[in-house]
Amino acid sequence: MTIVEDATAGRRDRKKRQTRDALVSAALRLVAERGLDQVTVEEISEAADVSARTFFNYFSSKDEALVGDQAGDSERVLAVLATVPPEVPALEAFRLALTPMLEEMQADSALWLLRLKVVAQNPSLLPRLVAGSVETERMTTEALAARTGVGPDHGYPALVTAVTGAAFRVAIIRWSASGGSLPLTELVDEAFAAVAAGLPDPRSAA
Amino acid sequence: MTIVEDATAGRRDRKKRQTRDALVSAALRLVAERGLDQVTVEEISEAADVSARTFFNYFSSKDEALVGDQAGDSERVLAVLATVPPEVPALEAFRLALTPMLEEMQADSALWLLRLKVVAQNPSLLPRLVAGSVETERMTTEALAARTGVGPDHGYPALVTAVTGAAFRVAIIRWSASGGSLPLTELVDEAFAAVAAGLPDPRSAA
DNA sequence: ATAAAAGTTTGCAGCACCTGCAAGTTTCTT
DNA sequence: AAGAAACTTGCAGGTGCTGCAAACTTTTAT
Repeated sequence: MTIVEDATAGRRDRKKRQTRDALVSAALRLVAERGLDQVTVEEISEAADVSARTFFNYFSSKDEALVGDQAGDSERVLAVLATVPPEVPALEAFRLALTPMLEEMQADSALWLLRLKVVAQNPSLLPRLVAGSVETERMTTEALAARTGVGPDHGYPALVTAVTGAAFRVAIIRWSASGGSLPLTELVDEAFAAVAAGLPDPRSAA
Repeated sequence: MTIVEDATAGRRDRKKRQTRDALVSAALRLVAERGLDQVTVEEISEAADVSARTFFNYFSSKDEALVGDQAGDSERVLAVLATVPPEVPALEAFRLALTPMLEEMQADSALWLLRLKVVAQNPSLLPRLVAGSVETERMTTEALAARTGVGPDHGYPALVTAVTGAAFRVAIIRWSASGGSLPLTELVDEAFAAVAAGLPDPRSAA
């Protein structure tokens, strides 16, 4: 996936990206076919035509190749968050900060839908997927604390980030369940709106 | 921990509980001292005076001995949830359903605070801790869907359980950070109240 | 162009995690 | 007391993952 062949940088970096993509792709395909523990790292490496040792030069575990590290997301989210004026309510600021990431996911929807399908079929991966964003949560919590100017023992910033993450995850799972037919941003907006309204009983205003 | 020696059942079950407690206790103590990957299953078993093979008769992984399985919690939560009349708003119903579990945690606070400290010091355990409640979330989502009578493609039940879980987790982390000095139920109530109010900016009403 | 430098891949040795199986030991039942 | 049932243990073996050193490839400098 993402075989866009961006001609940036030299041959070395291009090859690295190719190898990485080949490993991710092979891992997802094989696990989708056979299930998580019916696939060995050896087989994945074989399918990507590299040695098993090389696999571990790219990923620290089999799971990581499947769920991705998405470490770079933190910075982008924080960067956008910094541009949102402080008068904007925290929830809305968060929704804006997540938008670029959502758009990228939708652009890579084939990869992401396969990834989410694999996670759905192998529940032990779900915590790993969540874990990937734990560092992002930590950093956004700090940023929010600074933004709102509350004390460090106040629970508000952590609560907002945790709840935001939860709403985000639910939207993504619904997106996956719909096979990508519903626009992701819409699902996220809906979830955020429900949270902002205090999660009222849907029977009151269906 | 929990060395209450309840004289229920026969000697066999008593010994099983003792062995299990000894393993959990040894695991938490050693990992708190040295760190997760500086402790082997062999050493934990040694400290509990059983063979390494026996360790795996009790826990399917090293992590499980540390975070606990808390599989039994699901049923209790669901049972309480079933007794709450349907007119009660979902968030409030959830708060009530979680109360027994909270009280038990506070009763076992020494164990839980150590466990949470170990998790905080070894972030790779966090996913495992979350994994324990993923099944509970799935089941409560179903129960909530039945309770509120919304369609299966509606996001509301999943959103409420996910957000509830997030609020719960934040409260627990604050509890742990306070060293158990703040009452857990109070922290949970505060978090739930904030969610029910739609997470308003705390500057508006500090 | 050539050589040195820097980065990447690979095999190998090795430890730790985890599982199935069969034999031995303890507890329960009658 | 004897047999059934449950628990513990050792052993063999596969897989995950890491460190190290040797080969190889790409980049940089001369």
